[in-house]
Amino acid sequence: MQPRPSLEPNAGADGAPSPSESLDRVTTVGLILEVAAGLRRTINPIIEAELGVGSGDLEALIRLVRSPGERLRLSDLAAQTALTPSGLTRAVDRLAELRLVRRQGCPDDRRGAFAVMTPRGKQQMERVMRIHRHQLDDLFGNLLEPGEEEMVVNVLRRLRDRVNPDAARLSDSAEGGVSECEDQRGEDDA
Amino acid sequence: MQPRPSLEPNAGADGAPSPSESLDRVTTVGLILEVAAGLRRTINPIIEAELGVGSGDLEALIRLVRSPGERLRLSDLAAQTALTPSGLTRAVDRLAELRLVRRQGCPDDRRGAFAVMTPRGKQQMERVMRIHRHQLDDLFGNLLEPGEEEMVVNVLRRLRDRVNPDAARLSDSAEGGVSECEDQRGEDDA
DNA sequence: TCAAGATCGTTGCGCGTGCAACTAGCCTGC
DNA sequence: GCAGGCTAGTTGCACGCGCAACGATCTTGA
Repeated sequence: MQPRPSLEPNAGADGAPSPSESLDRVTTVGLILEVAAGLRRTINPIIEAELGVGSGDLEALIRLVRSPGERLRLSDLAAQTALTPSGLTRAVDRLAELRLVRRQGCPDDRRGAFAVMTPRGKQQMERVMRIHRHQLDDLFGNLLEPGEEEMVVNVLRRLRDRVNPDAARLSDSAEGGVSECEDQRGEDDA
Repeated sequence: MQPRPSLEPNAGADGAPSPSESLDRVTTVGLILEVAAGLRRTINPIIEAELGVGSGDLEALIRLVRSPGERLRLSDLAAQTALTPSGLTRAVDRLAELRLVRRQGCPDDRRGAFAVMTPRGKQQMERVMRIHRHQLDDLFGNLLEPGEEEMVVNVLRRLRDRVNPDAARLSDSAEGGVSECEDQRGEDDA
């Protein structure tokens, strides 16, 4: 039996007895997971009621709406969200069902496909994003001092690049060739 | 059609044209969710292989191991993790199945129950936490400058208190009465 | 030209989760 | 003491998700 199990934060048994390190990474990670779950649960009901989709699908829509031409390759979309390819396929299925996005085949690479916002999708998103922003303003309120959010985002971005290198790769070359692609189905139901 | 849909970050159409606010909360939230998902996917396989549980269950175990007496009321445990009561019930079921924790009835409140680390659980956790820490050190590396982690944790904690007020309530009174409770089953299989 | 390997997206499967409904036990006021 | 309301935890149900396997397509090298 060890005199003190190295389970406590400041065990100091794993190498680096940093001076100002009064908190450990385990706690940090736990906090991130906890905040993410809380955010998800907070956001979900409102978006669900307004748009009929969950927060994961909303994330995909946001990335889509912010992309040039309001469209993105499915793999790129997967890399830029918290979704794996398989999860994304289902998400696009749901969004297409709701006529918010549409699949677009790409003749350049007949394996690949784009997800494109429909007019209806753009219109809905404009409405929902206002609500979403308002909700986040309420939630964050004046919780962050000026500059804090920048710093946190800065750190989070670096962290994201670590746990999801694909996203970094993408943001570098996201504005590549916007090649011409044909619609797989011409229905817009505007 | 509006001249410019208010979907872009700096639309400035929703009230507050803050000076230094070059990034918006929508992005921040998206980043948090993305990082959380990435962390989860990064951590999961290792812990799964080592302990046979997912990262959610690991979070519960961590909270448990750090609690006085290595035990916690189920509701408190739920509030302190990214789990709802129903999710926690299943989690404890799994952990009890693996003989890592044990349910303990509380005579003070016969509705309630504690989750208690078993000796085997403590032993396993000591081993796994070393691996976990090592993994996080690899992952974070020297990604954060001194003081940044403190700052981020500080912000995250405030955010957590917003999206999950129960956690805040708990950490204030977590060290309440450690009343005597009886084991529901005496098996330890040490 | 053609075969071998890599990449993109989809699907079968199992699992973990949240929500809502439920039971059991506590607590207040009459 | 008892009725009503509240809280702790559990369960049915449905769903979203990741993983692994798969078919289709592109790419590379012989």
